[in-house]
Amino acid sequence: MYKKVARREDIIQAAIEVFSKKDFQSASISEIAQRAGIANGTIYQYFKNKEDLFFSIPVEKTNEFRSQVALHLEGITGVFNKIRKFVWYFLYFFKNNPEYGRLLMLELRVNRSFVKTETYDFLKQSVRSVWDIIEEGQKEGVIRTDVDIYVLRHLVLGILEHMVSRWLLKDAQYDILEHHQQVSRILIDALRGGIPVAVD
Amino acid sequence: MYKKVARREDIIQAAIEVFSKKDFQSASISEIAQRAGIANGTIYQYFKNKEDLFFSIPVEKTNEFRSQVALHLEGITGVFNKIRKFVWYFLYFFKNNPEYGRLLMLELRVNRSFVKTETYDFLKQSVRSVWDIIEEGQKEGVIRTDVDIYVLRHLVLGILEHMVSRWLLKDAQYDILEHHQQVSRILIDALRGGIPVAVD
DNA sequence: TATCAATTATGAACATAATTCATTTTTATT
DNA sequence: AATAAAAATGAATTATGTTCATAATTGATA
Repeated sequence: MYKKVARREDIIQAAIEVFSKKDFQSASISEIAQRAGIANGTIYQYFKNKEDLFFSIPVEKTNEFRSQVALHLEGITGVFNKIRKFVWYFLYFFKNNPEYGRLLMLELRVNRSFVKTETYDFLKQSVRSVWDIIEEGQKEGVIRTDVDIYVLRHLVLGILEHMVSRWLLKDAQYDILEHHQQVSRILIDALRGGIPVAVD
Repeated sequence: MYKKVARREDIIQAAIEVFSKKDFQSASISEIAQRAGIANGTIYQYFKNKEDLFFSIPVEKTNEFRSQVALHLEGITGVFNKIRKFVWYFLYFFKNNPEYGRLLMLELRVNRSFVKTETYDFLKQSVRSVWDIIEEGQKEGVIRTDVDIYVLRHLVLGILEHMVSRWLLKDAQYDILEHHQQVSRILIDALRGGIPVAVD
């Protein structure tokens, strides 16, 4: 290896700055190159094309989200406590990473090419914890089994992603964490269904 | 008025056909013009630019959705029966209009410019019925009031939009209507909260 | 330190596609 | 048939992603 490949990071950093202000279409390669202090062509030494560069941006943050979710759930006992923590951390994370949120929620998550990438697989893994928690609850008998687990996952991720998306489209004007307890409350009621609260 | 303005409809029709196969970026004005049997420049007599044309596509369908939701809810008594019907019709509509779904769910709904258009206002109005139903339920005392109504709306629209989006990204391979009863069930449990079922 | 080859960077040239606008064609009215 | 308003045209312009032949840089070697 000759020169350090820190150059690749420079380009991604410049791309983050440009893409967080403009969307995929209006962000230009020239602007990214200029901000990175390199020539246009150099970008194509490191990335196949504009989309490849675009898709490379969220890799790091996605890994951060994934490991942090696991860390925050560590040591917590009780399925519903885990749900509460997941809800809180999900909203907390996007509150603190709105640029990543914009990229992920408003562009990548609905992009047919992106959902085929490895990064998206990583994302699914992190969100897999929701599945695990629900399964655990069903085994313990505290989460309903009369509803398909896919539907329950749609419920949890649906409200969270919807909240974050709408919040971002309203320019993150209000505090998205404000109602996290209410969100947990209704989700738990939905997941529990008719099962009464255990009194041990 | 000289010539009929049905020409505008021709362009929109051609645009629908092209945009349902390709996304905003890869659909070209030339292809739309060709399919409409006109010259490129003519499109700009009717639309400000490519985005304006793109945003004009969903107007008709959005109005159809709006009026049909109202029609389907007509005459139904009981807040939870209305919820069930809304859930069913929402999924039913997108099952039968996947191209519109792709446009709306995967492109427009997350587009910052689109959410400022009049068409989006129309859409919000149709979805406003969710708000009305919840409010009605709260007044009747069958829907919880310990949770912000915005959060309850996020819950309902969140799961529905999430289901439709993921279904479309999976190329509409399975039957999205299959679980509509389960969806209604968990939503009702969530909306009711601790309030017991009325026995009248 | 000079040389050299592998690596990396360059930016003008190219390709594609949106948009403009001076001109032409069509339409309705007299 | 003459006329003017309206509509359509498509070549020219503009904008931008991508390529590639050439130049510059780097680190090993003598």
